[in-house]
Amino acid sequence: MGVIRKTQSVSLLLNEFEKNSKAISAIELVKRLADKINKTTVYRLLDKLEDDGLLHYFLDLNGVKWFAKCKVCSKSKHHDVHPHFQCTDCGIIDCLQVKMNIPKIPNRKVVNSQILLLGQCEQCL
Amino acid sequence: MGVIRKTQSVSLLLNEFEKNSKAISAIELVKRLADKINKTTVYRLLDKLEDDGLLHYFLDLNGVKWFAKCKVCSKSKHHDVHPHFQCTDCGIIDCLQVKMNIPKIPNRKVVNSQILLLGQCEQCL
DNA sequence: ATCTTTAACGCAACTAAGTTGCAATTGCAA
DNA sequence: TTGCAATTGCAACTTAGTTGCGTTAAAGAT
Repeated sequence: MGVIRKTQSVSLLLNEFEKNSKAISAIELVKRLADKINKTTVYRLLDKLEDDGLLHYFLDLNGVKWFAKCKVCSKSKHHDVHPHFQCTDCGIIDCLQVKMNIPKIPNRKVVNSQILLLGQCEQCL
Repeated sequence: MGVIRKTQSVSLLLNEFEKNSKAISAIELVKRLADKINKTTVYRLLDKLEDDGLLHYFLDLNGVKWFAKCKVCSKSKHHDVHPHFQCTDCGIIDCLQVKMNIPKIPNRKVVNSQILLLGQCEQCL
């Protein structure tokens, strides 16, 4: 796929991720940008940016799709495998910069992992 | 909530999980039981059985809800925290009986975790 | 600077997983 | 066996995300 043109929509969208390093749900992005970008475009751009290795995504326990900036990913592969932490009180999600040890599983080849830790964040403790 | 009555629907549903120890998606269950149980009832029972600690659930990368039997859970708490493995080729999901080390995160209280490992299963390798 | 190409966009209609309200049915205990 | 709350089925709804298609606008070519 690949983002080719630097359109206004792309910079508006990426701008949302510059504000801080939290993850943002697709739903939230659609809402925030509703008067500037059509929701179809938001979803299409998120897919594209994920494909290009600029964003990564994951799901929370409610099946809601969240996106966050990638740190060390490339167009061909998402290298930046890290756990996410969601506060069960306020709902925010952070990317955690900790190494997790992925166990070897006999007779299976593990190539990727999605790890969501749930609990209470600093503010809500 | 709590399952009180041993109805036909409950045993039909639980029976699906007795066949083997794989996880089953809600969608698949609704399909399989379509001519015997209404989909509303399937969803309601799944919620209830999860609540009672008989089943646990998690989401795959597509946001689809999967259920599997609990081994050591009680009505008050899901104790059986284990990773799940989904084959990216054939789509099946297993519960893995391996201990995963959940790191302590400074300033946060981690109380639960969802771990999905992705790769290729024995059959698809 | 204007033209041309085609990627990107907006809009409306659609899809599908899951939910809700409500009336009808059915376990189960008295 | 009777009463009643739990359970179920049905239809209509909700909502995240997608699709088709005609229009707009980046960006290289002229």
